[in-house]
Amino acid sequence: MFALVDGNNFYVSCERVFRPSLVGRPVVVLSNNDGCAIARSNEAKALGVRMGHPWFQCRHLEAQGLVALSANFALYGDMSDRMMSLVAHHAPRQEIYSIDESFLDFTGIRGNRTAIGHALREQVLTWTGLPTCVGFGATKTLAKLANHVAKTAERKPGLYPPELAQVCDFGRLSDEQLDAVFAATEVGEVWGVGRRIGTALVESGVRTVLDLKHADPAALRRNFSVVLEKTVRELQGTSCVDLDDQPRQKQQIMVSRSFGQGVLRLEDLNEAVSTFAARAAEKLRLDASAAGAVLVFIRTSPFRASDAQYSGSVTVPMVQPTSDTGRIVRAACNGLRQIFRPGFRYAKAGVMLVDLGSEGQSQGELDLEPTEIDRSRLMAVMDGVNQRFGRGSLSMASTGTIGPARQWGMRQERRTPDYTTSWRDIPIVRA
DNA sequence: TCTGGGGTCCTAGGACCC
DNA sequence: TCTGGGGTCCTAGGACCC
Repeated sequence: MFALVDGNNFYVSCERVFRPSLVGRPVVVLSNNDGCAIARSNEAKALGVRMGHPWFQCRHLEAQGLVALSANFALYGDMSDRMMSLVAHHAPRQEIYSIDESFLDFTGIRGNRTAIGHALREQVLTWTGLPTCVGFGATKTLAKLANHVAKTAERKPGLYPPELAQVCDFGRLSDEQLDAVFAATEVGEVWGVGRRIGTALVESGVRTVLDLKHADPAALRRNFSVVLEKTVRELQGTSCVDLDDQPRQKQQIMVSRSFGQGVLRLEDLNEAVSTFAARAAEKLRLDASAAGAVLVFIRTSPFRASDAQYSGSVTVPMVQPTSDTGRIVRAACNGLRQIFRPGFRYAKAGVMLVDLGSEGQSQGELDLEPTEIDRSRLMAVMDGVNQRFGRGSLSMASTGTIGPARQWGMRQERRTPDYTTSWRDIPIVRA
């Protein structure tokens, strides 16, 4: 038996903890560059704001009270840590699946799960201020679906029995009750069924979750893939995806950004790519990993149809796997020079570290060149300084300086303070 | 004017091997 | 006219997730 605990409208809820006046109002959190809506309060959903809705297309709703905030990931990450550590206490094993969701292993846990779920919710709400919903199911796919039902029953009364709101335990429903819930749920709500496969399923007559549960797994494997076959078996109650509570070493590390305005010059791109490469190298060392190659890409904006379009990328192999910021930045900049074409208005660039392996497990190199000094201690010092005095305190010269001169900088006009992660921004309570 | 960022997994197809 | 059979490995692209 699995549980899935998921924050409601997570980013919006984090903002509301520190600005209670936003409770009950339509609120959205915008992506980087204040580009589009990536989180919406229930009230904002009711106004018709979609996930990924471009802000310039829905900002007229400000007249109806819609509040938009720039994404504050430092805040959300910290609130997530608080929530996760509380949730972890309710079961022997926890898998943190995303910033706002974790699976719990409820195998062998006795008692009324619905009551346990409500107690967990209450604790998280009281201790962190974050509302959550809890779903229980015999497989991870079922637990995800139960969580969806718990949320939807709370938000849109009428579709599901009201007692399933907030906490929904499929294990307590009879076969008939469960089938009724499945029949009322569109197939696209199932974990692993996205837009493409959802459309194909509906066209073949599989409209609801119940239809999918009764589909032939072998046929789905033939027509789609083994992934969908597993999904159906999980819907039928056979667990195919285990709980994974061991954080694995990442297989790739990416840092990319869209620019606040179009960028034309190689020098500006070079600054951006250097910055992204340096940040990626930091993440790499945090993972105790080393990169065998560095991929760089740049591209124009596909939304500016009148602009000439270009997209280029190149993978630069490293002589030896490394986590050294200097080498990685150099490789990225070399790659950039290979793919840069003048005369385009660039909208985005990124650096991806690939061929990752554990630090110190790399193959040795025949020592034909004079040995470079071991810079791992330098990196440790750099990370230490930046940890203590803030990101960017020590940086490579090629990343340029932070400030308005930075052509490629991000637009963030509605950012809230770092309430929980910066001394400067600690809220002050007045009686 | 203005459209996010960071991941994983699977599959098909090509290169290459004997 | 007509050109084998059986593998492995790698990559690019596409699907999905949040």
